[in-house]
Amino acid sequence: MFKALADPTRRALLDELLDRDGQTLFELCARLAGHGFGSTRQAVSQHLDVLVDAGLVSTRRQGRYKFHDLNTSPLNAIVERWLTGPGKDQQ
Amino acid sequence: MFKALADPTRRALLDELLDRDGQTLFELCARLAGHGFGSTRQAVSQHLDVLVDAGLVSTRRQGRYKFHDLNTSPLNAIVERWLTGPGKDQQ
DNA sequence: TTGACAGGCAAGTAATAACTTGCCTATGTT
DNA sequence: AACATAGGCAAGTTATTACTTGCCTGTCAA
Repeated sequence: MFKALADPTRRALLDELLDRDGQTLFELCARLAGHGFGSTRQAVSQHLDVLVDAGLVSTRRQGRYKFHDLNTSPLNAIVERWLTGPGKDQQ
Repeated sequence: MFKALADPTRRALLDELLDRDGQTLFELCARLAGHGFGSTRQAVSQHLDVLVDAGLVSTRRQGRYKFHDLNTSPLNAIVERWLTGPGKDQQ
């Protein structure tokens, strides 16, 4: 999951999905391009695979469309490990 | 900063510093080795450099020792970006 | 049923990151 | 002064990651 966050294009993808869930690969490509992260469809597809493997994005197929949704819950592991974990004051 | 978190050895270093601040390079090497992250001193030193560049670790020199301290505040950027940011319910 | 659109697969290349190696400097001890 | 300890520098190698290229499959509309 940490490796998934290491790439700026993938972080931009999370930003786009935070803005609007349920986007397709082509929509995300277009929006990345509009935000200065020009990448080919294949590159974006591979980035999405990494995000799915990390549990940060989930997908649902519908006809010929595949919609992508953001799932931020794995990020809580970061908070619990170093921000609110043992040895730290709970908020 | 995200790239700094991408490596397991660096995450282990953060864990060690969370457990006890103010450790030297050699202490950290010994403790990593004890936790199954055997790395040479040079490798650990380079990892610490990355963590310092990311703002996650600060250092202070004292004689021939260089102490390392954890600084988790950059991690709040993750929380604010995807967990409590705009478009998300503030807790 | 043909064609356009959405997406997938896989091999190859390019770029980056992690690690090693060998030697160097500074501080403190005996 | 001599030596051990703590750390630094930099070039080279290996390993990993990101990206490209070319072609393939599935869905839907005319």
